[in-house]
Amino acid sequence: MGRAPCCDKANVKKGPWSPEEDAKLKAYIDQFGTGGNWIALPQKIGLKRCGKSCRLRWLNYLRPNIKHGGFSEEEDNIICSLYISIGSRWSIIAAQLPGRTDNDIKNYWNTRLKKKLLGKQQQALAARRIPALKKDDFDKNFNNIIHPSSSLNLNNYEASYVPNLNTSTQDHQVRDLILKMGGKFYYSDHHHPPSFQFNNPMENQNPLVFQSSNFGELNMEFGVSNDGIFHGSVDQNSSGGGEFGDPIMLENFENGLVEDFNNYGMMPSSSTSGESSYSLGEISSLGFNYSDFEASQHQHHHVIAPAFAHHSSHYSLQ
DNA sequence: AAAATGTACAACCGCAGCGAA
DNA sequence: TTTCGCTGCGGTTGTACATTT
Repeated sequence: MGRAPCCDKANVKKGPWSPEEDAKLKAYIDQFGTGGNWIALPQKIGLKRCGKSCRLRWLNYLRPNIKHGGFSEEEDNIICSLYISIGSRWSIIAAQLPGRTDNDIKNYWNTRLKKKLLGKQQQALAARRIPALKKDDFDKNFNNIIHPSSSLNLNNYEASYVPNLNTSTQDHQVRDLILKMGGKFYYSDHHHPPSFQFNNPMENQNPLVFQSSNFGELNMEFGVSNDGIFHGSVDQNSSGGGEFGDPIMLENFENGLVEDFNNYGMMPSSSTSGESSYSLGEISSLGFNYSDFEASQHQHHHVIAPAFAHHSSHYSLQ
């Protein structure tokens, strides 16, 4: 026996909403709220609609302070950075963009932003005389971030300098991805800082750093700079402290840490081998107030932190 | 001018997770 | 502890409109 339908499909209208339906739904919710029950709501107000349809219409269109279209360059960069780091978790990405809905961002990414980024990458590749990526390859590159178990064939995309990473498979895969995207690594340290600057979606001028860690081993950082190009770096000295599962504390990022901690971040927990999990929470001056939001992603270690270890050595993509 | 193809975006569907019973 | 129903999420589809052939 299958699952019972959420509403009487035969008696329910589908397709675009009319202005009258919108007005009915909005007037009711403005006055009485949703009552915590979307399924019962359409009957209460005499709408021949499924409760889920009402919910969607409200959240994506009728709800106050919704922005539609006209994504700014800054919003583009936030979406790109977050997509590269956490993949298609549209609701989490939307939470970083006030007034934007997950549906809007998802549509925007699929129809426009992905192509825009692809265009920039192709330009970067052409400038370096590296064979252009096919669209499928581009999609696979993103998928490899999300599914690090899949493999990359790098034979045609070797850059002039390839750092030898003595660390996890994940780091190798990220390195390989950067190469395939047309990236080129170079060495820098705090006397010779990278010439590019990451574009931090959270705080101007402070790079959003995705660290693939074990702390105490080699860290890898990557993001989208303010020219829209994907960058990566390798932190040889691993100046960050702490252990897996630790709250993100001031002292963990004392070098180059921004003052304002009112950001969101993710912290991997569990052991350095085998299964790991994420915590998502608010970074504050008291530490990292986290709550588990996802468990058991095998060997997929990212930390998003509003910090950049200026004192460490870097192999950075340019 | 009309058909074919592409684009943008609203809306739908199935599923997982969660809480209440 | 199990079951059930609701919610939220993300992949996908449907469709109106735009552009190209």
